[in-house]
Formats: sequence, structure tokens, C-alpha cells
Amino acid sequence: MLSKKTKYGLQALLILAREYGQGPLLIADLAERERIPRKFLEFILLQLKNAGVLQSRKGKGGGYSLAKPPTEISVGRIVRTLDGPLAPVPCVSVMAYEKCQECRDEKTCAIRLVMKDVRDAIADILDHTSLQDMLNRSADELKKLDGIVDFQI
Amino acid sequence: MLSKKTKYGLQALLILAREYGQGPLLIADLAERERIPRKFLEFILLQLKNAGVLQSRKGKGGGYSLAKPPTEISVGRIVRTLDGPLAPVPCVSVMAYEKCQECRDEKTCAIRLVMKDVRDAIADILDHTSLQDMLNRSADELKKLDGIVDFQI
DNA sequence: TATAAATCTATTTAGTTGATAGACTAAAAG
DNA sequence: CTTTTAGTCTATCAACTAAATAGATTTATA
Repeated sequence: MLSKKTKYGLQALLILAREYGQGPLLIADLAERERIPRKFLEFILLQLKNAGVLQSRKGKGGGYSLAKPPTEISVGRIVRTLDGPLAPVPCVSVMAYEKCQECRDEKTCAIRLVMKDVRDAIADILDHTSLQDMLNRSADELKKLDGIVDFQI
Repeated sequence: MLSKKTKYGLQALLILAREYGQGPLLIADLAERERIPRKFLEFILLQLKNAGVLQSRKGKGGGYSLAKPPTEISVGRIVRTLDGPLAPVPCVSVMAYEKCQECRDEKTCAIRLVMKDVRDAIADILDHTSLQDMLNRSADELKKLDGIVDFQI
């Protein structure tokens, strides 16, 4: 389940992606535009900065902006930063492997084998979708809907 | 993230699947064999019974057994019963759709579009994997490993 | 040097997960 | 028909995590 934290983070990043190259945005503005509790968003953006996704400038004229172009920031990176590993069980995590406490034989564990497939499927999608991809898809959907409306008029 | 509850449930079901057709097994035995807290397992098996996955008999000679052959019980069903919807966000859930509180335009929501793909990928795997499939894959892996050992000797 | 804005530290609240205890009910055996 | 076995129900608890809040601090710019 995607946490609110990650949802908020993605919302803010999508705005920053849409306005990429136009200077930094204020936490307060992002919070208001997306109706996110301001202090909570501060915390989220800070984590994203520490992960190298965002950069910030303090003082007057400061704010947050993407550290890289929207094509180079994957959703996988964002979700991992805010929600932790993508894997449903730690023993199939690639980025944060951990042994299961009670699993007797990890190599033949039936649960592990299915969950490995699930992890790979999730990672495949999220690591190959960038912020820009998200914006594009959203725009595509909008076009489709407009098309339908035009047709109906 | 897969909860301990679901892991425990799957462990118990895999044993019941392996010994399918040989009469019911006791909660206490399953708990001991898999090192699961007994009372917790009672609760888990009861939920699975109410979901139609297990059947039980009380009294002497009683216990739990699968309500259907292991080929007809999917992991998806089990995970949904014990952990709830597969979807990472409720607005893309097929079995338990719920509107997001704050999403302005669901149809073009960029987050929703990616998460829909993720949900479909997860469901595709879990709904097409049965308990029997799990046992088979585990056995296959064991064979592979044995093969390697034989080769090395 | 005043001010704007991010950053840090701490704390709170609420909900979920995992686990436990004990009384109750149904079925089978003798 | 009574005893034993084994699942079922109700209640509760402790630990952990998610979500949110408050206030003090630091840094950079005008």
C-alpha cells in the first residue's frame, strides 16, 4: 500500500517537474496547491533532497527544484526513498536484501519464489517510468477525453 | 509489504496443500511445525475458512483441511483475504475500489495511471499462481539444486 | 542587518499489527 | 449420555508505524 507520504511526495514532484527550469518553488506554495500539511511536506521534501532527487536554496528567492531533469527521475527511486523497498518480502529485495527470520531453506521457499516475481514486476514498471513519463501519460489521457467530448458535441 | 499474518497463512496452507486428501490437520500441529503462535494461527485459519478456502471439523479427529484442491486456490485469493486489496492505491483496486479523497481528476491522475499498471501486474501474477503451482516451483528449484550438487560430487 | 526560507529537534496522536487469555460450542468416542 | 477433543468467539494488550504538529535554528539574499 502506497503511504500518504509517498503520494504527497509524488504530487509535489509532479508539479516541480511540470515547471522544471523555471526556478525554485516554495514549500508553502506546493503545500497549498496540493493541499498537503505544510510541515509534513517539509519533511518529505527534505528526504527527497537527501536522496539526491531535489535541490534547495535557502533565503529569499529560495525554494525547491528538481536536482535532475524529469526524464531522469524514476518513480521507483521516489517510492524507495519515501516508502522503502519495493519488495513485498525483504528476502527478495534487490536494493535492501534481508534474510527472513524463520525461512528454513531460502532457495526453495515457495513464498519467496512467487514474491520474487512480484517484486520484479513492480520494479520493472516503477524503474522504467520517469516523472516525465507520468506527465506525458496524464496529458495523453486528457487528450483522449477531450476527443470524446468533441465527438459528443 | 506482506504481513506476518499472510506469511503464516501461506505457510500453513502450503502444508495443507502438500498433504491434501489425507484428512484434516490440527491447528496445534501446524503451529508447531511452522513455529507460528498458536492463537494467532487459529485466527488466521478462521479467516481463511470464512473466505471459503479452508474447511474444518470440530471434535475428535477434527482439524482443518483445504476446501478445494490446491490447483484451485490462488495466492491472490489468500493475500486478499488476509492482507486486503492487492492495489497500492484504493482508486485502482478492482475488487475493492474506493475513490481517493483528494484526487481532483481521477481519469487523468498521473499517480493513478502508474499504480494501475502496478496493480495489474501484481494481480496477474498472484491470481494465476495456485498453491499447487507454488509447490511445483519449489520442487523444481530443489531438483535444480540437487543437480548442481550431483554434478559437483 | 533584516528578512525569507529551508532545516533540525522533539513531541503527539491515532491506527495497525502481532500476540495472548479465557470462556464457549460442537462433535465424536466410549 | 458423559467425557474429551478441538475449533470458535470475545476481549484485551503491547509494540510499532504513519501522519501530523510545534518551535527553535540556520543559511542565504537583498
